[in-house]
Amino acid sequence: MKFESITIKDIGKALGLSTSTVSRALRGSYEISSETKKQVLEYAEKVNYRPNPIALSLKERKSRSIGVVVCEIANNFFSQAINGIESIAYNRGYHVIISQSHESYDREVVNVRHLASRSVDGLLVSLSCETTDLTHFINLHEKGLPIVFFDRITNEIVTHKVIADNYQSAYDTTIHLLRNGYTKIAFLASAPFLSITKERVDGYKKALLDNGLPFDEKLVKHCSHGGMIEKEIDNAMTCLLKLKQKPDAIVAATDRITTCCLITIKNLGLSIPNDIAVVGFTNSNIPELFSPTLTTVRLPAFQMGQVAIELLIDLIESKRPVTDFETKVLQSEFVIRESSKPLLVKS
Amino acid sequence: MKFESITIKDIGKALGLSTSTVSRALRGSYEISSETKKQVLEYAEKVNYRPNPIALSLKERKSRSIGVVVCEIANNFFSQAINGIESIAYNRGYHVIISQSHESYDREVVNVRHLASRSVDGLLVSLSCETTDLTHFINLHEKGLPIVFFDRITNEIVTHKVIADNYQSAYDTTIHLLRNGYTKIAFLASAPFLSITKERVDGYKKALLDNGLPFDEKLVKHCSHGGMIEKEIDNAMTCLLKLKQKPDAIVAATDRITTCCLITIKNLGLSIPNDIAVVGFTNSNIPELFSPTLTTVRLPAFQMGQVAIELLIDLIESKRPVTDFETKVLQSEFVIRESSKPLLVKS
DNA sequence: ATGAAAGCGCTAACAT
DNA sequence: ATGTTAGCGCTTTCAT
Repeated sequence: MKFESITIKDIGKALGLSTSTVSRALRGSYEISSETKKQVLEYAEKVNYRPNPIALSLKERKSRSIGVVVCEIANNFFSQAINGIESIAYNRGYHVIISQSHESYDREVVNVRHLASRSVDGLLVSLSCETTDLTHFINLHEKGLPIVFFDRITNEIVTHKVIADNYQSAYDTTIHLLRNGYTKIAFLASAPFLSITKERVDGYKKALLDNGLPFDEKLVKHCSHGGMIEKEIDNAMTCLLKLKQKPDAIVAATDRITTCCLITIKNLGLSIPNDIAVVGFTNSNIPELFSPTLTTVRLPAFQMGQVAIELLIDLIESKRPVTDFETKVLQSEFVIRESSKPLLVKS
Repeated sequence: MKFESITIKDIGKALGLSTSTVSRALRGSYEISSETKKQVLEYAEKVNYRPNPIALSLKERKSRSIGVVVCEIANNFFSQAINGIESIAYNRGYHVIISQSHESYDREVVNVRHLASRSVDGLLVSLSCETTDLTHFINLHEKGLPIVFFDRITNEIVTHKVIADNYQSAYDTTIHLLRNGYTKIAFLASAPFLSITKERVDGYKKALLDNGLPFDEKLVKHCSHGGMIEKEIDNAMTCLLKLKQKPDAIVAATDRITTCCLITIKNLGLSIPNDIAVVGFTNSNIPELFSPTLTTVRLPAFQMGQVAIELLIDLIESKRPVTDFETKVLQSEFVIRESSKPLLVKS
């Protein structure tokens, strides 16, 4: 009733050879006569022999699989990044195991532990927004497990990293709004711990300063659950709109935050961009379908995934210990649409 | 340099016990003295012992992991379904391995093979739109691997299945359009092989017939790549709009098809619903943000995932062979918005 | 060129 | 109550 697959033992028995000979023949060892090799290979082909990867993992302590640690896949950015990861991993003979933290630190720890115990050969990580303690990664990393961070990275672990040009794109976004006449620009940011949050807020600040505008703390709101809880975005928005210095534009810093922000604005009956302009960091495929069409910063998600997995597999397959690490910064795509149209001078 | 984890052997050595005693103590066997048990448990805790799941898999031929086979995760329906799957699997102690076919039959076969060789304890499957030959599933199923199909199912394998009320919701959708005055309703369907396609087209047909309207084949277009290729949707749309009997409403049968359809309409400068009404099968979170807001059929994705994984785990853990299978049909949510507003009688 | 045997971590049938 | 041994499928010394 169980999955009795063909094993090298079966092949050995059938051919009157020992398991070790079969094993060696299968991997083309030079010490096996070409005759025997041919015989074994042909028979293996005939009975459709597949080596048992579990046995291999146990033996070799590796699995030709890599673990991906993200907050959630129901998010355009991450699902696109995963597609990039898979596109390369597949060709290089690796399998991808995806785990979701749902922005929970505890869940991230459990997932990482499980992946490690499953003998993944390496980890591709984008941190949860609750993660400040990196011990679960540090332990594995110190034991030699290759890790590459992407998007939400950390300084506490020295390894390859792949990010988008967060600082620059937030800077550009803000400049764009300023040029179009907006002066009270709010920033709806994700969790304060995240690298992406810091980088984006810094770019926003710098743009203001470069234009002689003060940085007003009240105009920056953080969503400490990374937008997983709609209420918090809603609250942040309400809070912003209640200010006496009401913002005339808003930059939404992630996918989730962008959509929630738009919904809140819609529910309040406000008009974009007349009442408030919006620019969103989002990898949505349909910013043109919004009304008005949405000005967006689109991260190079697919490409980030590809670059990250390339770096990781290189790390895994490197013969000598790697000490020279790099942080790749990839360019986002800034597309101007109607939601940030030049402010009409009210006469 | 490698991940020397603690093993039962280490514990045995440290405590002067044999591995079997340690093993038994760890799993609380009644034949071990409570003293020894306590000693072992405490030491294991102290050194943070974790059993090696790979060794367990090899030994027991199961892995407490289940494989999910879907076409893609960058799709609201599937990412929501996967969240439903995970929510249950996690609590019942199973891990979920996701694989994407990207609607390719070959890729599906490779993925299934890999999952099987990884000793997944069961499979949760939604077929690729190219799949007509089910041999890769039948082989495993006959060997006793539990499989549950969801959404895109097949009749060729007798097992549990979970689907949405596709027939009914397509029927309701069509009736709704008819009531609102639309009479030339086109149906933009997914690949012809898929169960969801047949069910939905049948519901659509029946609604027409029940209202004394003829079924016009020209008004049904199939996207044989399931919408993976935008061009094919675009072509189908163009084709429909060129008919002398131009449709006044369109039902888009999947997530991808819905968004592409809307984009095409937008690009052609047509107005919804005046030029053409639209109802979309989509699990998008933001149908209110479209302009006009989109009337949708939303599948109970999360719940479908939950029900499917429950059935699968029950199958896996069942002591006796299961022969009594069921096909659960869950209700979709039909939300009427602006894109299908009553047709204005042109005077 | 081939085989025998050990070992990866764990469990379980079989001693004692 | 505890230990010994074999075995899951595979690779890899170490013989021969």
